[in-house]
Formats: sequence, C-alpha cells, structure tokens
Amino acid sequence: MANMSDAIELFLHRLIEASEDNTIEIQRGEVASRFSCAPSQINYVLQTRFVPERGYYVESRRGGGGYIRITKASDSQTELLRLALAHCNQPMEQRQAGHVVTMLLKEGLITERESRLIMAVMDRQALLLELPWRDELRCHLLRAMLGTLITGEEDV
Amino acid sequence: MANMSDAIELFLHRLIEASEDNTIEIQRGEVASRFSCAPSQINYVLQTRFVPERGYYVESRRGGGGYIRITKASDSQTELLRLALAHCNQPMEQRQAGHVVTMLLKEGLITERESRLIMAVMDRQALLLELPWRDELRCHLLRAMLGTLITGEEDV
DNA sequence: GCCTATTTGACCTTAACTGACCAATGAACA
DNA sequence: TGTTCATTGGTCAGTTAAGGTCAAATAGGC
Repeated sequence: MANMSDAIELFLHRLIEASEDNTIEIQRGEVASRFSCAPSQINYVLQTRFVPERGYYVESRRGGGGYIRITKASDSQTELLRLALAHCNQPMEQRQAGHVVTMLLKEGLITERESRLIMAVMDRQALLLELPWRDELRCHLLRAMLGTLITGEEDV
Repeated sequence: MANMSDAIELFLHRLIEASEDNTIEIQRGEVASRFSCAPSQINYVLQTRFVPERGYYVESRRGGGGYIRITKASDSQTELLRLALAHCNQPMEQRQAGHVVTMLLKEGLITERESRLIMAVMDRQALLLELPWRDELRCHLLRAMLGTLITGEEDV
C-alpha cells in the first residue's frame, strides 16, 4: 500500500462492501486512531475519494454522539448523474441548467416535482445575485443538489 | 441510539403518537429520572426538537402539580404549508430551515429525496455568500421551492 | 527541480450534557 | 388573610465530545 489515504479508502470500501445497505457510520476519531493519523486525514480521504462523481454521498453530525455516514449508490442510477455532475463544472446560465434537468427528467432519474424544485432554484429571479456571481452560484447549487440525488432510492 | 437527546425525542414522539389528541403532559423530573439525566436535559430536547418550526407547541407550569404539555399541530396539509411559509418570512439560519424541512418530511408533504434536495441548497457551504446575505438568500430560495410545491399540488 | 498529492497540527464550530441557582405554584398553617 | 415552604419547572454558564477547516510541511512521481 503506497500511502495511508489508499489504505483508509480500502478500509472504508470493505466496510461498505460488508454492510447490509451500502451505508456505514463511522467515528472520525476512531478511524483516525486505528490508522494512527490526524483526524483531518479522514476528511481528506472523504473529500478526494468518496465524492458524488464516484457515487458516494457523505453526511455527518458534530457534537456528542457525532458520526460520519457514507452511502454508496447503486451503479445503475449513478452513470447519468455522474455525467451531469461532470458537465456542471463551471458557471452556468439558466438555460444550460434547464437542459441538464430536462435530460434527467426524461431519463427518469428525477420526478416532475423534483425537477420543479431544482428549477425553482435555477431561476435567475430566485438567485438574487447579479452576473457573473449568479451563474457561479447556480452551478454550485446544482452540483450540490445532484450530489444528494446520487444515492436516492430506486422508487424514482 | 447514539445519544440521549435522540432517545428522549423518540420517547416523547411515541407518547404523542399513542395519545388521543396529539397532546401529552409529562413531568420533567420523571422523564429525567427515567433516562438518568439532569432535568435540564429535558428542556434541551424540547428546545432543539419540539419547536414551532416543526409544528410543536410547548406549555408548562411550575409548582406542585406542575407539568410540561406538548401539543403537535396536525392540521390539514394546507395548514402545514401555510405554517411553513409563515416561518420563511425573514432571513433564516440553516437550522431553522432544517426544522421546516423536517416537519414537511415527517408530515409526508415531501419525500426523503426532496428533503435532501432542499437541504442541499440550504447548506451554508452551498450558498457561497457570507452573512447576512446568506441567510437572506436561503429564505428566498426556500420560499421559491415551497412555492413550486404548492402550485404543483392540486389539493392544496 | 517542479508539481501534485499527501500528511499533520493548530484552531474553529456545533451538539450534547450538567449543575448551580432562579422563579412560580399551591397547600399547610399561624 | 397572610406567610412559609416543599414542589415543580426555567435559565444559563460552563464542560465535554464530537466533526470541520485551513495552511504549512512533506513525500513522490515525472
């Protein structure tokens, strides 16, 4: 194993592999001490490996009883969303965002309601900001939303 | 159950669920001793979970025969959406937005996926802006999204 | 040697929990 | 009729227990 990050990635992958529902909950400090590394190292691994583009969704909670939850999406639903995410890597106009959302809707990856929810936020009126910040925020928000969708249920 | 607060919340939810009229009366000290915690812990749970944004109303009375009464607003869906919009009248913190979304989810007005979609946009990271503009934008976007949900429903 | 990925540690934010002290209520009693 | 006092619940500051962020240092590959 070349480096620690790869080892931690492998460790987490195996945990997910062994889980019932492709979801695990870990304690950052616990994993860090298992690998004798700084806790922030765990964040680094999560940020570089367990990203939406690869089909992962990460949630966390601070404070007493805090945790980090990692969910892996099934391959079938991931591919198009990955493409969409890859496509949304720079400031976007409302029209471009609309194209992406329409595609996802037609492919059955999102519902009509979900598409309306997304487009409500893509609207130039709703975003309040002026150009060019508006297009940047739009891209940012769309990425955030697509990221959460990547691990949705099958019942879309 | 990771932490005590979640356990107490669950306990109270079940009590309310089992009640006739969505109202329960508890003794603070009694619940505290049941969970072997400080009485003020009960207040903490009430203040962080049973908030108006989530459709709960708490009254209490001190002295002999004192009590804490928790009432859950379980009106029509229209009423709950009205409640939600009423809470989105001014700049909102992420936590407040979270309360509203949690309520809508628990009441079945939105799906799990939709709640994640909304919360992705409520996230302080996603919004890019600094305070106080961030809280203003958050409110604006939440209103926009709730708005599309309302106009999209035939029975609202 | 340069560039990128990795690793670390100092400092920050949030959530949970506790205990000391405060405030209200009502019943016993002078 | 006050007055006292046990019985509740309320408040708040402080502590503990997580996870987050960021920049500097280091290591590895080309």
